[in-house]
Amino acid sequence: MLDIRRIRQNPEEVKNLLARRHGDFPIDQVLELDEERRKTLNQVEQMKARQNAVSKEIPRLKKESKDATEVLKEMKELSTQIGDLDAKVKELDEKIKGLLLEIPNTPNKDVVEGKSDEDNVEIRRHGEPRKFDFEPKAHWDLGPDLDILDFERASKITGARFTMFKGLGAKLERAIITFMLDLHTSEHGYTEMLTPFMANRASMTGTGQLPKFEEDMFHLPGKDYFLIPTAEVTLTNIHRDEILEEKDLPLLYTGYTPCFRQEAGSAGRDTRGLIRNHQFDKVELVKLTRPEDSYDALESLTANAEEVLKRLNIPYRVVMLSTGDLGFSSAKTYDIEVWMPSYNRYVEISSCSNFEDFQSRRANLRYRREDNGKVEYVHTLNGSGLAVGRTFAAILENCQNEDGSITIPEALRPYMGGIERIG
RNA sequence: GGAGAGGUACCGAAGUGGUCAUAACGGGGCGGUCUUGAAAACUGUUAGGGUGCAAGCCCACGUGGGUUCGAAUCCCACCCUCUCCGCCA
Repeated sequence: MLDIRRIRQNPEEVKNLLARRHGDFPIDQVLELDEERRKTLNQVEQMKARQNAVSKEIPRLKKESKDATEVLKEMKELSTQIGDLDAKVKELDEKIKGLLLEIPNTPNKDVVEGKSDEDNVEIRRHGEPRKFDFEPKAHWDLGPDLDILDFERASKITGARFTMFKGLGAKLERAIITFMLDLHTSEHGYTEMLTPFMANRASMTGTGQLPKFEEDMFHLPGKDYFLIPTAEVTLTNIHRDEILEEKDLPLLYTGYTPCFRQEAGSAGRDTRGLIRNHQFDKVELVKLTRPEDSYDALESLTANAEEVLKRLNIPYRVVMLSTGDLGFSSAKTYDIEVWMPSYNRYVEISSCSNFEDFQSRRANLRYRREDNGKVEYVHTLNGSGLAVGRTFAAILENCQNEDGSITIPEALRPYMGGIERIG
């Protein structure tokens, strides 16, 4: 959520930055409503001041046995007027909040302007795509052939876009999760959290999934809970409605969760394999920082996620998203894309973003500065570290042998009971 | 799921229609006096939101409604915590 005061004070700056996203956003409407709100608020507050003052006099009048009929009559009218204006202010508040919640974050000035993902800018590459001297297979063939992935029975149990891991496949998925968590906790300084896999409406609004993207999520009938689409939701909302101490920042959290997504707009895309499922595993990285630290924190967070692929020895590249591809809540995002032989291109495996104060404002997540005692919003960041299913797929495809077996990356072998290959 | 109790500052807790929210009373944290040092004692402090240039004003007693001139206090709904019972991994 953008700061209403910032919009009020620098409307043109905000409009210009949002224009880089190529959308139409109701800034002028917000300004109009805000003007009216403040005008009405001023009126009603003056009336309340009088109401409070007179109310203090009433017990004295009664005590002195004076006639309070006239005063009470006047107060009755005043009370009605206050009620009406209060309702008006509330209505304006809700309208303004409703509009603000649907306006995306302003992109950071460094973010390149573009229309779509085609305008994303490659920042760096690591490793070289492997040259196969045989015809490599896709993971959706390798997995069932090795009897470690079962898509058909998963769809019988539940439906399309679900996967069942079997035997060494299940073990490999688990190994990847543990490997990532160990790396981030013991070498990168994150604290591991095992959070709920469902979150309420306030949490979903706090990180920006709601109100705009409700159809992307699974909602539980009866309870107003959502299956989390990412641990970003739970990890970022840990300190919602709290005031943290500056000395406790930055806070670094990591956690494994399954993630649940409707993929409503993705019909027909990536229908095979592990790339786009309704349920997938992910290890998430979240940082809460002081505003002045957040862009350095974005660089290190991205490096933390990259380190996973470096250790697995899988080629990847890092791109900066253009304004056309930038997520709703983000000010700046790096995607990490892993080389996927079946796609013959790099495929997103992590998205690392700085949300600045966009989420913390929604989530009311603040900290107190040590020097002046002022309370201000923290900056929030997150990134996948990494998407586990896609990592699984990348390992199968990049580490496959001509006979269809998979050589387990060395970094994972301790987690696989020393097994070096599958198949 | 059933029955009961409760949600007030950093923590405990008083307040049950106006004289109690700049929130009693304890405790904790931080600072000071005293002390060789510490303890004890005494003493100060402990900083949410909106609006406004400011003084100020308004809001904030779990959340949202209602009654009233006036609500922490009365009524309704919801959320959460605790105790007991039932069920259960």
